[in-house]
Amino acid sequence: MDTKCEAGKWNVDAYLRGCASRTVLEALANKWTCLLIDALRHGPLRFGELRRKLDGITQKSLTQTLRVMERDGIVIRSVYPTIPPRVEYELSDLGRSVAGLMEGVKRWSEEHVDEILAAREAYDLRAQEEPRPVPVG
Amino acid sequence: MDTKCEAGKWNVDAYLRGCASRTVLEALANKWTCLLIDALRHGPLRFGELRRKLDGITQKSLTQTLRVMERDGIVIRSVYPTIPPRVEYELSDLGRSVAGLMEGVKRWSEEHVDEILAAREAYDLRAQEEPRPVPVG
DNA sequence: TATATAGGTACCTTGTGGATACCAAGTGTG
DNA sequence: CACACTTGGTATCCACAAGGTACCTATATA
Repeated sequence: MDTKCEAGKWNVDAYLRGCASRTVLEALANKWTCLLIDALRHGPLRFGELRRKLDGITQKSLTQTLRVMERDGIVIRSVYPTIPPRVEYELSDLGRSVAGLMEGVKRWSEEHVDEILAAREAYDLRAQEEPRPVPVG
Repeated sequence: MDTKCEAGKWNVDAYLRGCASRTVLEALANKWTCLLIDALRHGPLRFGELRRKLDGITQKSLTQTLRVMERDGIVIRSVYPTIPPRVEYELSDLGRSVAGLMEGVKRWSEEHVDEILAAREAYDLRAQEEPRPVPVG
């Protein structure tokens, strides 16, 4: 988006390193990350509570996702060395800011997702009846 | 984000089907999709022009990505049956709207990517010197 | 013959996700 | 005493999907 070189040609490696949008997207556009941010919006939750809330997530995936989010500064992990152990996760300021960003994406999505879905239906219908136009052979 | 059930517990399958944000994110948060949208912002381009502009993309990936974007109604593909064949890709209205959405993400990213990067550095530094706090053992 | 056009397709490698088993400390139960 | 249960993880294996490489189509031009 913002890293070009040599007459409008992108060096993709430089792009991947330098593009802020891509860094953010890679941090957020994960299968579970958005769900976790939403789950934590109203206050801290324990590991087991999150696991039960996100019905279907495995321990491994939950651990991994939370670890990455903690590393990115989106969630804060607090360990209380009680017996049995108690680990709480909560959104940081940055995490709450992410939740705000997601609101914008959510609004746009709700406004336009129907267009995408309709385009897919129309495309699949076209593809069924007529073979797609190919330049050669 | 918007599909809950049974006392705040998410059915993830229903979520994956029903969540507009996720549908949109899956359509856009692709390795090449954002680059292609940006490349096409100033008018239609041919297949070969796109391939040269996105230095590093393979033919297969470019074909696949453009096909998906065409199916989602983001790009319009026009075939001119000349010799040699000529195929042009351009953004649809929806595609231009996506470019607008990406502007918001881009702004947020540029404002906050440094915080994420700093959090990562700090995390990695902490992880180096002290072992991470584990509840037991 | 080689190149340019716009792809299609078979194959291979990598990476990611899920399932499963296991751990460690203490607590409750028989 | 032996056992299972709790919490919050690790470690391991396996399957599936995504992505890349390489080679194929067909036609006109130099």
